[in-house]
Amino acid sequence: MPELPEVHGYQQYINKTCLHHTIVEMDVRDDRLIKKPLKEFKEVLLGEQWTSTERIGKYLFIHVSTGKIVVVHFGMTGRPNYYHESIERPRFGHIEITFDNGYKIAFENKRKFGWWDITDSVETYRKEHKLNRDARELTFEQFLDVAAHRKTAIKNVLMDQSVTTGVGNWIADDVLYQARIHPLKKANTLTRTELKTIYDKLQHVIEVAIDLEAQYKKFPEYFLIHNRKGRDYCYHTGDELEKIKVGGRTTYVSPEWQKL
DNA sequence: AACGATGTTCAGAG
DNA sequence: ACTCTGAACATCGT
Repeated sequence: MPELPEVHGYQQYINKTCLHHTIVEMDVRDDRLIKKPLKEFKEVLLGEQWTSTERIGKYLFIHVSTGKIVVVHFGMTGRPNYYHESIERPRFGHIEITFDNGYKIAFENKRKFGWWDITDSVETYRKEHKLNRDARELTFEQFLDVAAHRKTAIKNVLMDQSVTTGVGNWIADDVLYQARIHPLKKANTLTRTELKTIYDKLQHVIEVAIDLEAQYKKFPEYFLIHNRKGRDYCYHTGDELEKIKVGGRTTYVSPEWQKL
C-alpha cells in the first residue's frame, strides 16, 4: 500500500506508540530485509530509545538516542503493527522490536520488498539516494526545475523519486487523470499551464489522501483509484478505461478524458 | 497455476 | 555526464 500518504500515516502511528520506550530486543527472520548486519542494528538499538521521526516521500527516518538513524522503507506491502507481547506474532512480521513496556512493533512485509538501513545523516542519505525534497513541500518552481525539461513520459517523471518524492503508481495515475493529461505525454512537451495543473492536482491528491488516512474507499467519487478496485468506467465520460503499460507499470487511462 | 502487484535498483544502451 | 529502458528482486493472492 505504501505511497506518501500511507507512510505519513505509519509515521504518526509510530510516533504515538513507539517513541521513548527502551528497546530490549530486535529479531529479524530474513536477513535480506536489513542492509546492515543484525549485530550492527543491535549495537545501535538495544538499551536505547527512538526519539523522533522524519519522512521524505516513502522513506521513514527514525532517530535513535545513540544519534544514529534507522531508515525504513515499506516496499510494496509493508506496514507497522504495534501489539502486546501476549498476542501472537503477525504472520508477516519479519522484523520485530521489543520495548521494555511489553509491547512490540512488527514490521510486516508480505512481499519482502521493504527493508531497514542505518545512516548518520538524513541529508546525506537523501543526496546519496537522489531523493528530492518531499513532494508535499515542493514548490511549483522547484517542480518545474526538475520536471519540465524531461524527455520521457510525464508519468515516469512523476514516479521519479528525484522529482516528486513519495509519488507511486496510483498517485501518478490519479494526478494525471484529475489533470486530464495522458500519462504518455512527454514532459518537455507540456505547457507551463498544464504543468501547473499537474502540480496542483498532485498537492490535492496527497492532501485528500492524508486527510482520509489513505482509506481509498472514502476518497471522493472522482478519484481514479476507485477504478483500480472494481469500477471499470470513467467517472466523467462513462467510457471504459484503458489499461496500458507506462515505464513498465500498469496504468489506467480514460481515452476521451486524457487525450494524447 | 500462471500472472500481476501500491517498490527500488542496477546494468546497459543511447 | 546524463537520461532512459527494462529486467531483476520475493512471494503472495487471484
